[in-house]
Amino acid sequence: MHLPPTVQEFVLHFGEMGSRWGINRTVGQIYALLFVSPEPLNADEITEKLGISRSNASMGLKELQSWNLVQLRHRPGDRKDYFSTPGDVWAIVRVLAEERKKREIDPTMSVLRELIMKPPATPEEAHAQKRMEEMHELIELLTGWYADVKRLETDRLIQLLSLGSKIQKVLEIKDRLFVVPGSSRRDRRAPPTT
Amino acid sequence: MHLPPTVQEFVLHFGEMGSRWGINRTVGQIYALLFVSPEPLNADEITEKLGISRSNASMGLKELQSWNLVQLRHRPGDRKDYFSTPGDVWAIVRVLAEERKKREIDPTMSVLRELIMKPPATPEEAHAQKRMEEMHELIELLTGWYADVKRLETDRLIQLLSLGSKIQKVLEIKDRLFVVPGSSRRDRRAPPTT
DNA sequence: CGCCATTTTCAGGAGTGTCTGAAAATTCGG
DNA sequence: CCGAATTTTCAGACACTCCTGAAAATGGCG
Repeated sequence: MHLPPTVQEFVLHFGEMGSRWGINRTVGQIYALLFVSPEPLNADEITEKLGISRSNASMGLKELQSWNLVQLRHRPGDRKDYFSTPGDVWAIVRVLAEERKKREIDPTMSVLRELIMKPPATPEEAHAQKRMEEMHELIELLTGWYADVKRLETDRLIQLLSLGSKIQKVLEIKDRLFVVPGSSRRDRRAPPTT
Repeated sequence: MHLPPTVQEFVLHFGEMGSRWGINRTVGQIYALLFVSPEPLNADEITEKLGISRSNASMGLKELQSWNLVQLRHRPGDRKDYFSTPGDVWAIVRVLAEERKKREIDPTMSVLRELIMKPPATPEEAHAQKRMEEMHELIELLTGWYADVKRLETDRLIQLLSLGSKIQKVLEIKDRLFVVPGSSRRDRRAPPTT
């Protein structure tokens, strides 16, 4: 592995981290390398820099493409494929979130929906289904929020995130403005549309 | 595996999903089983219901305990350990988020901080460090937001999530109410198009 | 203290996933 | 369409993780 020390450590760390997710080490390393690279790299360069086999690089890149985490580039007069990560880090976050949702959340939701429908055969099963329903509802709330938020422009998104705990204050203000006098219970659903 | 069909499918699905994370199949199954169980279960019951070895169950439970995902219970006059998941699904989300952060984010942040400090030896390395800094900053924004939000009571949290993108509107209202003309960076952004 | 119930540890076999080199497939310029 | 450059596929070697049964440790209770 022939890399500047900083880059090397970064790459190795991502290799490690990768394997804590479902991603394998090589894929993590390739991604990290591309992320810090000033120029797009081709498969041979990756092979050489990471000290892995050509075929391993090829498979890793295929995997990254299936995750939409790398972009394929071409240089004029060069037949090689060059790869790079999106320059905008926020774009990366969006891609990652979307892909993980697609692979981890969506299938689970579909299983849950299906199982909740079935008529329970025993009280025990009925209880199990109730718990699944709770889980379903919770995930739906989270993904609903995500679906809304992901549509925000990056600027607004950053603004929202920076707000952090001040969100409390904002919500309180909103309550004071919109709460129907006399109703002690807070309305959890949408606020009155302006 | 002797389980009602609904429960069985749920358990199997979580086993699958588990292995897409870093978690192994058995751990996922045990967790799923406890989640839908009306009563806490002991290791022998788990062994029997999932058709796995006693020792495997023990290891899985140890793993889940290290994730703070199961609670240890005791029955009067029974020396066995009984296990259950937190009854409140939101508590589970909180635990999961916290643990994943501790295991996946925090170490990365510490590596990033360290690497960013080092003086670059080449322009290439300097560029790499700049990218690491971008990543660091982004993660800091996200974790900062998380740190704030996790302190909200569940009710408030749900309220916030339900709000979804309507948060936009609330922010606009806040702007209108509190902006000191000329002093805010934010009001450069497009005013509400409503 | 000794016994029994229970949990934990651990070595090794089984099973999966990863990585490689060689060979096949693809692509494109000439 | 030929041939060189490049990418992809794939069988098998290797490594790693998971799972089990057996044995050891733990922890109360008489």
